[in-house]
Amino acid sequence: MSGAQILPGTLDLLILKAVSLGPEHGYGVLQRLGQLSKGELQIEQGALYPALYRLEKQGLVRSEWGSSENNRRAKFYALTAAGRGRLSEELASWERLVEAMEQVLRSKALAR
Amino acid sequence: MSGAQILPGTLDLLILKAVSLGPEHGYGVLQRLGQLSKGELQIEQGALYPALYRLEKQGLVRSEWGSSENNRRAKFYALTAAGRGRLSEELASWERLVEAMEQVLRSKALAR
DNA sequence: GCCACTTCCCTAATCATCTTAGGGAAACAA
DNA sequence: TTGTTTCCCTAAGATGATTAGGGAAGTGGC
Repeated sequence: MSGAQILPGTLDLLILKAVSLGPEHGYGVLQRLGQLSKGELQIEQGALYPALYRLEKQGLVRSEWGSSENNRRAKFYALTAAGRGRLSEELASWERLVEAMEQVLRSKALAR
Repeated sequence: MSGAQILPGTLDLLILKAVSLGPEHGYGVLQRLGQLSKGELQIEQGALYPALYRLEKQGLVRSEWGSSENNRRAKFYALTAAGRGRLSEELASWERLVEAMEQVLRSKALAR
């Protein structure tokens, strides 16, 4: 496989973001993330489904059984209002962390 | 405390980077990272010392007992040649991941 | 009809890594 | 001599991923 593993701690953010683009079933979330990241982000099913269950239990997504484009039984997930709130929190938190990391990683001299 | 927790998986990179700025002891690595990130990145000692041990066992850093600026017994760590190699690998890998994350997080519409 | 393949769902065991929560020693200040 | 800071370290627990299964239902080739 080409892609890298994701960073632990970013899975919920990625799923919420994927679902925010429109209702999607689990398997579709994987493909959607794969496409959007040009194959860089590969998520394992063993991580995905428990995460979806966890997000639903927290009321951040809601699910509904339906039928996929390929005529398969599929559980579609959609973002809730609470999910939108959490998504923007996680986005902000991600940006802060990346900014902090960049400050460290760019530094060339010591400030003591 | 103000700072956020770091992302799991980024600790080795942060430590290698900190040590690459000049030999430092464990406690000093914590302060150095705190300063460089303006307090955003807080690393726990319980995570730091095992990580330093692990890095040394892999030959990425080498250590030497000495005396700190505050006249305390301290073990100073310095980056090895292998450590420099690993650091640049981890840097590249980090950049790739951030780039992939940004592609996903910035997307506003579906490309199917 | 039958078989292989794909799409979709799910769970259990394991592993890696971090937090929490300790403990200890030596220097310095009050 | 007591408390605080600086430094080191380890063990237990939690978290969150990977690995490794299994199952069912549609589709296509033969």
